[in-house]
Amino acid sequence: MSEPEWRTVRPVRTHEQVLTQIQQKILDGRLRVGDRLPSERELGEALGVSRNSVREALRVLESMGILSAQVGSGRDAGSTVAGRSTAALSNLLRLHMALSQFSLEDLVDVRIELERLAVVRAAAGADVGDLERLRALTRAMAEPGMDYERFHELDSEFHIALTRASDNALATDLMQALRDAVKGEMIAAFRRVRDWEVMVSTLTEEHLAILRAVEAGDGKEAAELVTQHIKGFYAAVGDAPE
Amino acid sequence: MSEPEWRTVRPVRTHEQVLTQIQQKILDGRLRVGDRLPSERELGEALGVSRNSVREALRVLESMGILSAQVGSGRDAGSTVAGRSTAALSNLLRLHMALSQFSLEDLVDVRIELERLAVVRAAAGADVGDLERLRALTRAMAEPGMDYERFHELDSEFHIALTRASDNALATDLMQALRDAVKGEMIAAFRRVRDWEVMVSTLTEEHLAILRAVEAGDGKEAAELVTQHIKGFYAAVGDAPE
DNA sequence: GGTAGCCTGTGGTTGGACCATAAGCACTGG
DNA sequence: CCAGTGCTTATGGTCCAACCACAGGCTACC
Repeated sequence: MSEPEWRTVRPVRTHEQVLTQIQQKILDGRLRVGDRLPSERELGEALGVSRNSVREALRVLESMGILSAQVGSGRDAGSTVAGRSTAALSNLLRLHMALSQFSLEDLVDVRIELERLAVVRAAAGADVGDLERLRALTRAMAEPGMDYERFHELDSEFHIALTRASDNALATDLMQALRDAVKGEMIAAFRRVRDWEVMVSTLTEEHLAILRAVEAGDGKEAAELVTQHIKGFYAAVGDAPE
Repeated sequence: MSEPEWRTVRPVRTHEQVLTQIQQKILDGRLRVGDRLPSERELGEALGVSRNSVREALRVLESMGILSAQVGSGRDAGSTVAGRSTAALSNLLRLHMALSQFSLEDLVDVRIELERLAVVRAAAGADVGDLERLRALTRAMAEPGMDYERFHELDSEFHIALTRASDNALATDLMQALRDAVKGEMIAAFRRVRDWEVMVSTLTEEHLAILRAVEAGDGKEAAELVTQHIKGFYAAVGDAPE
């Protein structure tokens, strides 16, 4: 009979255990959007843990967009489970990009696939409001004297709206996060363009063509157009998209 | 001369300012992977802030996989900038799924697109090691007496390896996160399968076919196969993929 | 020369204190 | 009677001081 295999114990930090318990409640569905958590002091007492440890766990969840905290007293005070936060995802991707986890090229490839998915779905039947929004955006982009910042904003909105029209929340959030994460690079790329006016009108024309294909219900054509649109842009702004 | 417009002041929390400063250093490239931060005490003093506030910021960054902390003294002690953490992304997606931000259907659609991208890229030229790994996984899956948990693990590894063969780090991490996020649902789906043995052999056969297409350099065929593979599975386990 | 034990710097944790906020409540003056 | 004003209370936000466990380096002893 041999020595029983010793497993090295890993230190389990208190705030991580708090985090785990809260996360588990969310995963189990015992905590839903809108629910209110006990106060930091109560939670600490209930878990037999200091308020600081509780706070560290709550701050983490807050940074993930899972919780939101309000001071004061009454119904709305305290930590509540909050949904809808693309910001956390964007932030995460942006930081990981800065740490060179992902290359711009990787990101463009993923983006193309997401947009192809989006336009195919959108062409199959998009909401009227979404289409109207897309039309309004193309009109706005056609206005003269567009500066880099403003154009990027409209361009992003167009592509995000395109994804939203596909009725896929995950794809929409990912697209938003991706656009957000590369905002700086995009604007820098705009500056490198020789003839800005021409670029703006070219891109806007392509947007219009994509939109027309979607409205016509031609998903295949829209997918091709959107692919060329994105690839063409990156080819134009830098053969070496560093 | 009218009243100057009053702008409501937003409370700026200390730990958020700490967070912002560190993030900015990362985004500016002033902090890179492997760099070591000042100790919590020093950082607090340098920022004119309590150690608690510093800790809350550091814990948040740690939860995002950006930092890692080691106790003790010497070179390796303290907080260092760490790259490579898919766990944070998975966790974020899983929690948001639990809060019904994303439906399983959305996720499957995104997954299909990512895998199509992956196999096309992989077919165009995959690393020999990646292909060998994929072959090994198909062999492992063909072994008799596969239980749900084990099969899911191998299945996930196969699809992640497929993505890795495409040499797109973002797509790989997203795939890992997506698989991770739906692990529970997947195993539950496996349990619903009437003839498990048949399902295993069917899926494994399909894996082999996909792998063969990739090895043959036929990206288009591989993309079709992988799409059918995924759609087929979800159609089989539940007409209503709740 | 090796090693046991001390020293020091690190994150981990706790408890207590104080602040600003915001909601509810009671009192007060018209 | 009632409007307004302050008090009370519960909350998150912040800070401080202390202690612990850990890990590496150093030193003095054998």
